[in-house]
Amino acid sequence: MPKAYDPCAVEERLYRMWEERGYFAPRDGADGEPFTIIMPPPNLTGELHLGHALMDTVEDILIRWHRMRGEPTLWLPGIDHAAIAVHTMVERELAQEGLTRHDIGRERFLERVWAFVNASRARIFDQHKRLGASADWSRERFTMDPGPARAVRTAFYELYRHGLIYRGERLINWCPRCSTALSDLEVNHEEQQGHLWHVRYPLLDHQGRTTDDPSGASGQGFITIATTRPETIVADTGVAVHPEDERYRSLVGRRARLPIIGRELPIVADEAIDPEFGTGALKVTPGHDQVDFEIGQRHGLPIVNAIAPDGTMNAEAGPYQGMDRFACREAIVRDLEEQGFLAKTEPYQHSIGHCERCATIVEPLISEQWFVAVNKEYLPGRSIAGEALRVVNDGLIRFVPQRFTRDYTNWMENIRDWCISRQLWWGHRIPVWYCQDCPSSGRTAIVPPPEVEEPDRCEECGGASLRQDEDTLDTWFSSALWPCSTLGWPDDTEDLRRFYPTAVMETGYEIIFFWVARMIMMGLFCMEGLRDDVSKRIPFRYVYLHGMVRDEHGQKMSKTKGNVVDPIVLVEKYGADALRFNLITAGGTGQDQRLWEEKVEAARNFANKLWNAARFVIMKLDAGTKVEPPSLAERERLPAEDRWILSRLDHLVADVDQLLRDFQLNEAGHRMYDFLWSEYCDWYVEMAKVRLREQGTGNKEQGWSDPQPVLVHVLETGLRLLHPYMPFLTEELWQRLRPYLAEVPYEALIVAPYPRSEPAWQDAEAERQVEGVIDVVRAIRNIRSEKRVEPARYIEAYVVANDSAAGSGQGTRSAIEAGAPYIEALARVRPLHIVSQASEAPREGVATAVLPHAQAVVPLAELMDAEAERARLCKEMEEVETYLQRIEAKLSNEQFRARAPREIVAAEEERRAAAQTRLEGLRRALEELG
RNA sequence: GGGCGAUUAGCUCAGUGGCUAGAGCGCUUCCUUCACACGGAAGAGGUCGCAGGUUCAAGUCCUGCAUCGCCCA
Repeated sequence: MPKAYDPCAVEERLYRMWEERGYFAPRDGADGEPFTIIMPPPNLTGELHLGHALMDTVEDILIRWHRMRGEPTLWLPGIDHAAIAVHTMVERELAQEGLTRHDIGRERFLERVWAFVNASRARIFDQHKRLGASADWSRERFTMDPGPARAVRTAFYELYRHGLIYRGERLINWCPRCSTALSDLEVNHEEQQGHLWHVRYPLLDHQGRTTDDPSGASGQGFITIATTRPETIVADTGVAVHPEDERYRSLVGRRARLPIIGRELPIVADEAIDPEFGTGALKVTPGHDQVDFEIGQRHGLPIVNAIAPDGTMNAEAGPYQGMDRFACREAIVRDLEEQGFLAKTEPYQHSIGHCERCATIVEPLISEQWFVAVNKEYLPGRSIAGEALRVVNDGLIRFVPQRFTRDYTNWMENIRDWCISRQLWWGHRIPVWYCQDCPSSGRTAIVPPPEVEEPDRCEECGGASLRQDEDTLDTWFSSALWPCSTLGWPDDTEDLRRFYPTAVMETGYEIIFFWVARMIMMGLFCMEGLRDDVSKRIPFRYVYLHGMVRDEHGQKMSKTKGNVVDPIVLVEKYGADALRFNLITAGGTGQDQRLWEEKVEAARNFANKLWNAARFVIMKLDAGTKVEPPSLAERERLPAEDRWILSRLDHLVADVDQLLRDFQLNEAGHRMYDFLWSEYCDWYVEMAKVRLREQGTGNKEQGWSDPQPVLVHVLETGLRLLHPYMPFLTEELWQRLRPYLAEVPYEALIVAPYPRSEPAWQDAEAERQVEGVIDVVRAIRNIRSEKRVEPARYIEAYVVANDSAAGSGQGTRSAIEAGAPYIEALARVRPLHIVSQASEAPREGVATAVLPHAQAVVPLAELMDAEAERARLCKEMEEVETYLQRIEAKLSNEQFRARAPREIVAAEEERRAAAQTRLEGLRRALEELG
């Protein structure tokens, strides 16, 4: 075996082995409830990032764990067509050739997209595999595949049939660069420094005349409004004030004249106005602002649309027609100022909506779009948002961490209709046709049943000139169907019956609303026809949310900042296992984490440590040996250190099991790390070395038992435990260990049974005994180090241990005697004297370490400095005294004795006894020092 | 404006009421001893953001405040 673990030498080979042997597919005939995860589809615009690596790690851990538990386990991978993102990329490519998509037309544009998609798709799957993802590639899905596409048509049809999809003119978020509508969620609000312009609108009298000269100083003839968007003045259709606002009460019901354009505007009173904002008077622009739109609706104000889809001003803007909206802003401010309408300009911080994809400032526009009516009742008392809320409130779906439940319910309670049409070519084209022959001249929507991919006749008039809606559906519409569409819905397939509802939806917290919420709404609705029981309609039982992986400064990684770390580069440098282990142990569930190379390096070091421990174990095994695991029946015959490590192992197995059940993946990882490194490697292996050495020198008859069964068993169990976290390393080591294992009914670790706790192995007495020995070794090492004894040199030492000492027997004489060879070897002591009383050890020129139930006395005459030794002992005494005082304060408290559980009180008493013994020992050592 | 999170060692973070608050990295001293220098041994380093409260017992639960960050409007 090589001296260091080389991931590159094993990862590809092992992955191929797993895949070829079909381990990733759910086992047929396996017992238990299936465990299913539908992989959140990464979009195919590029490379996997560290967020995906974290996602893969979490999901793969859960999947491998359940697979090893023998459950039928399915991890279904896929990708998402990411309409806007792909459009942006392909259009950028076209732009470099000086073309737009309209130049080449829909068909050729889609050809280019597919070419891009097919290349990108393969790359993404390869990257998942590099990370060790044990997903079932035979079931891989793409949102644009025929199956999911039929699911989209079916869902659309069913929603439409139930009156839950409608087409209407509404104010929507429009991205002028992408030329498409966006849902509310696709708009990011950012605080920006802007201005608040105060503009005077002349008041009109009953004859429609202005009451004062606009440039006049009195100000009585105006109502002054404040706006951050003066370019939309041209689309104003009213002025609004708060009904309670004394300043304007007399003006309500009168009219004002719009500067430059000249339109007459009614002054209305509306609760939505904040009297504190600006002047307390607001211009109302129903065509370009959501709040204004609603005010307009309430007061019957007309809607004027002054901005064209490309972001330039249209004919409604009069003199500004053709100007870009921001150029218009400057022009109009200049004109207002020149004409004396501008009262003042002040800097103002406000939040502005940007397109989530391209960061262009979003323009609210009136537009005809398709919507899902999420709050509409399609059955008495049932709306899709209401149902989605209910299943979470009823606990059928649980969030991990739990705190995200509130985010979800708050959002769901305030949800608005979902705009699902996009003016894009790439995506699922809206399955709606319009008949050109009907009297309504192409306005009547024809929504054919989903099995009709393309209707050829109008149902009304029989006419054949049908035109399909030009638009496509929001990508999230198809993603919302993901848990059921990937399993075969709308057909009630075997997979759907077996694996739906899925167990866990694991994803980033940033897409709770985009995706998780919509999957719940759509899953419940779509499954309604197939499942009566609501608990069978939910798409998943748990939502596990991971945090964001940030750079070392806590910055979000982004291409524009140039701080993106490529997970594949880290895999190549440190191995997939190291990256996985670091990602999973770096922070708490749902918490953001920072990543940098040194942290991955630390995980790599752990992999190497384990490699070398296994290397040691394997090297000591003779060819042809078959090692039997230790059996409970012979437990009593095992030496204390064997019972100790087996006990510790069982505690670990039990803890890991509970932690995994609770989704505490990070803590479970830490526990395994600590056990394998700090207990197994640091102590058990070191003790085993002593035994192996003694055996080798023919001392078997002196009662040395063979450590190999336990050495191998603990290692093998550790590999099985750790496998979900570090699949490659553990599989490789297990395959190397396998020839020496007796009776293994499985041919690979990936399908080996996950360790289960057997509490009969737990042995508190052995733990106390061995830990007592370890404490003695540590104490002597400490003395050696402080006195600067050369590491290689053997020194004489006394250990004072007394079977009748107070307490539970830690460090009693028999345990120390049993551990003597380890004290000798690991603390480099020769000769070692074990005595019952401190008086039997030398008093002059000694360094003393006082442990709760034993003392180590090291004669070091030539190295001793009595003053320093006294100081050391005094300091230690002080510490113990403080500690003891704390315990005594507790124990002398009647309330504590009365109310604390009995075990807690007993434990405190034990600690007190140990501390007292120790204090006594220290006092005596000091006295003897003179 | 509403909500959520964070604040623990120099840095990054664990710590799910009860051992003298832990880890990794970094730091100091020593060691290339036959699994491992991607290592070993021994150390130093913390009024757990602040102020109250609940409790026999608070880093942990509650209230308020401060700072930073995120989400929603």
